[in-house]
Amino acid sequence: MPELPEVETVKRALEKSIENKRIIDFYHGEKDLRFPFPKHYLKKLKGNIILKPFRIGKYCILPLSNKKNILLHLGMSGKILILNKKPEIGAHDHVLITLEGEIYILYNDQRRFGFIDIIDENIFDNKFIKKLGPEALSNKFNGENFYNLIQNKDKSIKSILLDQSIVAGLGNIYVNEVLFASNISPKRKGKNISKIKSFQLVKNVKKILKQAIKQGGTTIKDHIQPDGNLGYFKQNLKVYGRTNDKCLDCDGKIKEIKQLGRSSFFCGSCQR
DNA sequence: CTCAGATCCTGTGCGC
DNA sequence: TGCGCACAGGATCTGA
Repeated sequence: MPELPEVETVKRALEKSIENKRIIDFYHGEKDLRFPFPKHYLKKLKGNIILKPFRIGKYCILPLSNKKNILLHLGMSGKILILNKKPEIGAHDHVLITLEGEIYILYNDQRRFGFIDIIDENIFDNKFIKKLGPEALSNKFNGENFYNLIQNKDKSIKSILLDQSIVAGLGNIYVNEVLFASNISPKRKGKNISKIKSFQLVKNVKKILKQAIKQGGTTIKDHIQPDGNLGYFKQNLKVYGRTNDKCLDCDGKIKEIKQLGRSSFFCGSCQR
């Protein structure tokens, strides 16, 4: 499900309702998520206060008063719900954190590609965080650096943009949208993208991600904001999921192809 | 090293 | 209506 705008939406919701709240209970279900949860931490979590949540790429981090961090990744189908009443645990509800003041954070993940972990070390030394490239919305991700980086890449720009070690935060929806906005074919190889195009591309990444954050992300199917609302960027999608529909910029049709086993949507005449 | 493909898991929706 | 296959906002591992 979730790319940067969806995780940012989750982070903002958590910030608003759980910052500085004490953990009363931490439940983890029997089934493992992407990794087994370190169960020995369960007792140590109680009594801690959750400090200010933050986001790195598609990861959300909840720092605790005991210097540990809760690291959260939503995978494909993970959802966070913030509730004011203790929920019944359903089939795909894997984690429930009870906070003081009748606040419940529920983690639901049908496919279990996501995970929740407890990080002892400095978060930036963590193996997942360490391998991430620059934040898509930070100044470290800029036209100059990006252009230099992709000059020797013999693979498609689609797969480059999906690679979190090159730029952190993009996923399949926004890569498709960004490439359309930049008039670049998803098949074009990195080394065949001009400097001017590289700069445009970076600019569009930031623009589209920011717009999507404003709208609470994109709900295709699974994504839901922690307050239960949908994400409304879907109405702005110009190519994703629009196979055979008319291109919004010309008379062409939107094509769908597979790259790395994932769907790419593009206009063959606008995007080269 | 670099790249494409298979893989993890579950539910849904489509074509036959 | 029923069955099987393809597909889904991700990331990692394998092997060429």
